[in-house]
Amino acid sequence: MFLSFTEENYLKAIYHLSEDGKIDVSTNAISDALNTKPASVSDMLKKLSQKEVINYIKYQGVSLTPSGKKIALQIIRKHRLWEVFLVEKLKFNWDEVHEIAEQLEHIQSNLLIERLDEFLGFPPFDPHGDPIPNERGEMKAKKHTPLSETDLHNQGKVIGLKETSPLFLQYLDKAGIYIGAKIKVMDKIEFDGSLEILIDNKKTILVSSEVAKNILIAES
Amino acid sequence: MFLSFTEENYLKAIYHLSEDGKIDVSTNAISDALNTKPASVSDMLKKLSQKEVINYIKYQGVSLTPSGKKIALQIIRKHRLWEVFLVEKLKFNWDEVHEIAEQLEHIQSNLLIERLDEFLGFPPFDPHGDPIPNERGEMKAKKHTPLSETDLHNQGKVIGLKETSPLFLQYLDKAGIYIGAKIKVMDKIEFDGSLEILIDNKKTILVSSEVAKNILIAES
DNA sequence: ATGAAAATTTAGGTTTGTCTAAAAAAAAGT
DNA sequence: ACTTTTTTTTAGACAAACCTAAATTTTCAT
Ligand SMILES: [Mn+2]
Ligand SMILES: [Mn+2]
Ligand SMILES: [Mn+2]
Ligand SMILES: [Mn+2]
Repeated sequence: MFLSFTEENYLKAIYHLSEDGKIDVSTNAISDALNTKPASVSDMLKKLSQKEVINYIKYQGVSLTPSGKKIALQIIRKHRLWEVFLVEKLKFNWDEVHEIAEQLEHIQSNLLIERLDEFLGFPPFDPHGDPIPNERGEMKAKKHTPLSETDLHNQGKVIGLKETSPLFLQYLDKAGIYIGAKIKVMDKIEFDGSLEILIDNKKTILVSSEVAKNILIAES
Repeated sequence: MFLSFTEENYLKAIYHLSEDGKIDVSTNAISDALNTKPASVSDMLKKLSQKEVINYIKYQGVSLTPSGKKIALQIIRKHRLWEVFLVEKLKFNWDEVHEIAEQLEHIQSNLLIERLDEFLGFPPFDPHGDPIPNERGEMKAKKHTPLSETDLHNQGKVIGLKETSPLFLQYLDKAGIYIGAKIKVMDKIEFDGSLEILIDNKKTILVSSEVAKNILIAES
């Protein structure tokens, strides 16, 4: 099935919006995510419904059909593989790759993606710790807890992020936090929820609760 | 200046059509090259003229302005660098890369192209022997003669091709002809212009005049 | 339960890039 | 020189993806 760039972006947005448990995604949520007006979203939902990639009942929100989900996961696979390429091979910083991957994810060629995957050594995760789906749309799900909810004095490892905006990534660089870093919560400040953390048994810093919510930890 | 994919493709087509000496390119030639109707081309020429990337006088053909030429060369640079990437890094065959490069050439990011160029070791030529322009649009021009016009018994090297369609490239693979191959013309058949050639001092084959016209040789 | 607020859809338009059919200009043939 | 043919442009339409403004439906608060 051929879908335009725009249609692909709608499917991807719907997928991401339903990631955190929501079954039905709202028109407004989609228009926010894509920077379009709700009226435009309504138009497009009608079209995507026709193509049977979404389940859509007027006024009642939208969800992906199995075939829509498969397409969304293919696009996410391409996005994340290109991000790995940019960081691992072209020496981009992790905060510089998303915009370019937004373009590269729409390149059409199954062989290209297979070969790229192989060239990169079949990476299971992208530079931000997000899992890369395989050709069938399956991916490793890791058990994770937000840093804000881990117990005092427990040692954990950074395995992912909830936010991946350039500003947040640049902050993490500065703080010395990266995917794989060892983190131990030394103290919780009850007043504002900020945390004193020890990074790699070397450096102690203070992070706000907002920051801590967006860092995902695998406890060990 | 921002140009759409479509506008970029028009500029590239105009550039390629004026490569073999022609000063002015015709509406019909462009419509042929892009598989659109002449009426559509007329529309677009008006728009590109407005943007001052082409010189256009009604009924009198079209040429690129300096700024249009610079843009065209940037796109060709990207196209050819991606072709090198696909062949050198992802192990594509030279007849498989053009279509994918047609998509990749429109990815917008100066940094990406700089880094890709560096990653590939600043290649001066693409897999088909075509020169890769640098950031300023300059490229190596090699003296070349069509194989059909080289002298008997002169040793030469394949440095490029006039045709790069998959079918022609596959034929060359089968014949054992590649960029860099040594070729000596052993005999010319006057009747139909076909040639008996010795490849790499190993194998002698017969090639038609049509084939010989499309192989470019550097005499040595 | 009912009126106000919020969310969503419809109606009617715009822009981009395409098309067909018709008109106009240029080139070619005699 | 004057037809005829070819090339090119214009006129009018259409699909995709967006918009604003207005209508409709749902949700929320009293
Ligand atoms: Mn990304
Ligand atoms: Mn990512
Ligand atoms: Mn090519
Ligand atoms: Mn090429």
